[in-house]
Formats: sequence, C-alpha cells, structure tokens
Amino acid sequence: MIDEGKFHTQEMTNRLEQDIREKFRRSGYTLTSQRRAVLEALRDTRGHPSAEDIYLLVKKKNPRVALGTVYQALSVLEEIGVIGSKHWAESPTRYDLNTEPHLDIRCRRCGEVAEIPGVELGNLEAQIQENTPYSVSSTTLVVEGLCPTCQKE
Amino acid sequence: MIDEGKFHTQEMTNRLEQDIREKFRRSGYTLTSQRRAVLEALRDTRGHPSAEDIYLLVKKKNPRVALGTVYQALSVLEEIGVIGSKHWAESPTRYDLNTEPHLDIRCRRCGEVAEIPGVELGNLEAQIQENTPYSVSSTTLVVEGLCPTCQKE
DNA sequence: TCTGAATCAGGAACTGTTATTGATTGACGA
DNA sequence: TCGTCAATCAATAACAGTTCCTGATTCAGA
Repeated sequence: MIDEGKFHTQEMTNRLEQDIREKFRRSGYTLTSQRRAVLEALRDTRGHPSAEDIYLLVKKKNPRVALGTVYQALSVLEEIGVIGSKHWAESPTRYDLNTEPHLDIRCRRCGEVAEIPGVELGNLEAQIQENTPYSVSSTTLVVEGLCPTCQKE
Repeated sequence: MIDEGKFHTQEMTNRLEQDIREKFRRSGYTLTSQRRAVLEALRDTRGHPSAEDIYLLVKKKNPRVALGTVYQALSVLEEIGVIGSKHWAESPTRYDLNTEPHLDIRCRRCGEVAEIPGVELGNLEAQIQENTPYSVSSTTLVVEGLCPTCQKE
C-alpha cells in the first residue's frame, strides 16, 4: 500500500499533484495506487531509474506488483505527459519526471545518468529540417561518457 | 558462394578494396568469404540495412550462413573501422559503409533510414563538455520523422 | 448495490543480440 | 603437398528488455 499522506505532503508539491491529477482527468485514465507508486518511486530516486529499478522500489511497498504492471504504468504516464523517457543503446530505457526537453549523459561504465544544464541547441532542428525531405518529428541528443567516479579508475 | 570477380571489378573501387584489405591486415583478422559477403550486401543495399536485412541478402548467395555469423562479421567489421552502426530505440541497429560522422534520419512509420547532409553541429560537443563533470566520449544525434512516402498516407 | 469497463498480476511470448559448442576451414611452415 | 593449429564457422541455446495475453479484481458511475 502507498502511504498517501506522506506522498501528498512530503513527496509531491501541490502544483505537481494538481498537474498530475489534471493530466489523468483529461486523458480518461485513472490514477491508481500502482501508477501513484511508480510516480513516487521516480520521485524518491536520484537520477534516472530503469523500469527494473522502479519495479524494485515499488515492490518494497507492495510486493504483489508485477514488472509488467510497472511497464504498463510507465507507458500510460509517458503517454499523458507526466513522465519522460530516454533510451541509450545497449541499456534499458531510463525514466524521468522532467518532461521538458533537456540533455542527459550516461556513464558508459557504471550506467549512471545525469542532466547536463546550459547547453543551447540553437536552430539545430530547423537546420535539420531544411536538409531533409522527411518531416522531422524528434531530434534527441544521446550523450555518453565517463562519470567523475569512473574516471578515477 | 561469392562471385568475387564481380565484387572486385564492379562493386568495390580499388581504393575501398585497398583500404579494407589494409584494415584487415593491420587488425590480424582475416577477410573471409562471409565477411566479404556482408560487405557486399551493405554495398548492394541502398540505405542502412539491419543485421536481419544483411542476413537475408547474404543467404541468397550462401544459404548456409547463419544469422549469428552475420552478427559476428558485423562486429568485426565495425571494430576495425570498415563499417559504422547506428541505433534507434525500438528498432534494430542499422549498419552503414559510411564511417565518417554524419546524420541519419529514420522514418518512424516504415523504418527507412536516410542521410541528412549539410548540417553543421558547430561547437556542440565542446559546449556539452563545458557543462558536465563527465568526460564526454560520444554525442549522437538521433533523428526521427516521416519519409516523403509515409507523409502522403 | 449492481454492472461494465478499466486495470491488475502473473506468466508466456517475442525481438534483437550474445555466448557456447563442437565442427570446419584456411594460412603457414615443413 | 600435407599436417597442424588457430581462427572461424553454423547451429543453437541463452539472454535482456519489453510486450502481449489471460482470467481475476477493482473501481466509477447508474
């Protein structure tokens, strides 16, 4: 079971809570305890957990939840715009409460993901659109490197 | 069996052939008929075939070749720098004889991949490096959209 | 409270890829 | 030319991540 009291007062600001409720209302999906648990897990985690990470966190509070349910919840949450996801080759998709366009880098040694602030992409997307007959729908910058810890080894 | 005569005279320029031979020589790997067949398949294909696509082409000439062999060949060819690969989420890795850094776009409807010429990334990588404590090792722009054909439908 | 639709847990199935196996090949020296 | 030994091979099993399917459960609205 989810400790809803704690969730409301400590974990989620009112604005976010309102925003989430609103997005569920508009979409027609229901904000079930499982979907709430997935959101809480994302909130409790620094960084960008994988579905498996989230599953393990959710299971601590509700051991009956299945991995498939977590995937379903993640897909609904992403569809209604409450969470975002990012994919690096050769590693599971990572999820994120930050739905704004932003840059993330993944350590190719330990897998840790961190945000990169302050990078300006400028007119890159427009430039791409000018040079292809395709209609461009998404351009994602996939960045990899070594985190400070792994650099030392 | 590979028609090596045709391969040499029609499919491969002397320069590329030389380059490939040289890369094999330096690496210590041998240029076997299977690896040659994979290269030929890449050369015969417009666009950016997947391992499966290449496997089907190779099988036309040598039905005994297994998919695993194609993967092995691709991994050797990529390791020695004869081919390049690119990965989009939710679709198999695509391979390419163009090993220079360049932009590709994938149609999210039919999966077709095409090159995008003339886009200037400028100092993007330097800008990223300035804004993260990670040491950046690769930045890949993953572009998706709709190809001209799929736009009409 | 009842009813139908949405959602669930559990597990099977699927896709793309890698690892393992013993058999085959092919480059090189005698 | 032949033998030797490492490299490579085909075939298949295994694997990770994810999706799909099923019947059971829950929940919102009448």
